[in-house]
Amino acid sequence: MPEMGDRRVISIVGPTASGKTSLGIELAQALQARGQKAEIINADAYQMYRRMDIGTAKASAAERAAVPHHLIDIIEPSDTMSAARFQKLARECIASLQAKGIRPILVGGSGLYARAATDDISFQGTDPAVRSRLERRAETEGPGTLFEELERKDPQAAATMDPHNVRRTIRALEVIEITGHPYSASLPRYKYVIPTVQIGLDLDRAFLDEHVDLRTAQMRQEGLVEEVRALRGQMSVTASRALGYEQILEYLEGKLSEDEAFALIARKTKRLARKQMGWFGRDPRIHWLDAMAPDVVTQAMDLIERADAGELSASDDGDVQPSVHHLGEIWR
RNA sequence: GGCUCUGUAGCUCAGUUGGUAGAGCGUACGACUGAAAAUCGUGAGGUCAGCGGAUCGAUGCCGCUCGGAGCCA
Repeated sequence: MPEMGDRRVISIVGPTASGKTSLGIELAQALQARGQKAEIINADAYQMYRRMDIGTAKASAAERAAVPHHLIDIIEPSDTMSAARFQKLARECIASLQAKGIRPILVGGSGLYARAATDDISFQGTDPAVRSRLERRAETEGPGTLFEELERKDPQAAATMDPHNVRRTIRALEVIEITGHPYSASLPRYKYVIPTVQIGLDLDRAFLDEHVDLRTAQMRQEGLVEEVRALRGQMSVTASRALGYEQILEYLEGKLSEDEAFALIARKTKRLARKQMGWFGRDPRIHWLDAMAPDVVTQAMDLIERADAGELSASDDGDVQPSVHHLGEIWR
């Protein structure tokens, strides 16, 4: 039996609708059966909002009763979450579970959040006043001027971003103004600061699209429209941009028909899934499993054992360079 | 049956006073360290419904055929 220190944090990643939630629960139960305590930490940006249940596909009450879930329902829809804020919460949560001898299982499809929890990433500060001033300037002067300013102040950062990407330009100028230092957009590195084993769920796209269609229909049936109607007017910019919520809000404002809104949700969810595959596919440390395999849980348990035994350290630890990883090659 | 309109990228549509075509969306690929389910970039894709005619040259003009829409009988 490995010591607690050898037990890596488990992080389940992959596209939406690939079955991350249930794999997390099944793993917790499988570990439990071996006498190891394990609990879930949510790493999904939108499941942290209370009362946004249906559209974010949160674990059911029964599932949450079976295995304790953390960082779900922790903020109001009027509040905003951010990668930096999540990083702090997640690390506190990981530390407190580990102190109690409980193994954390991170589950979530927000790539930046998953990395913020376990990787060597530190976010620089923010200042709402500085940011809103920059946002106003972007509107009055146009994004071009801001980008030119960035080129003057930090040519290196400017070189790595697109002049049309107003949001990132603003963020870079914000950091420069607050810290007085250049916004050195450092090359992406993959380095754990908390020993972790990442398990990715991959799914054939045809199946994935099918799952998304089914799940979208299910959300409609479960009353997503009513859920959004009840939250209308109290959602922050961040919350109201959530996939599913934004479209239903448009329907409630009369900009779309209900059918159009749900069709749009399904389409955008499929696109999101592809984007997630791209984001995760680049991380060479992720161990991919076929989400449809009947024995995924066994395969995942096997990976966890090997990781704990140090067999995967060569590829997972150290300063791993990003690489293009073609998911299709896994299945051949 | 007659008249009018119409057939251009997977979808919705621009366009060319005749010199082989564009947009939005979708799709594929990619970037991305305080909104990340966000923000942004690049590419692929069209014998311009079919056939024939006049023209140096047609997606554009003329004729016929086929497929839509509407109006009148």
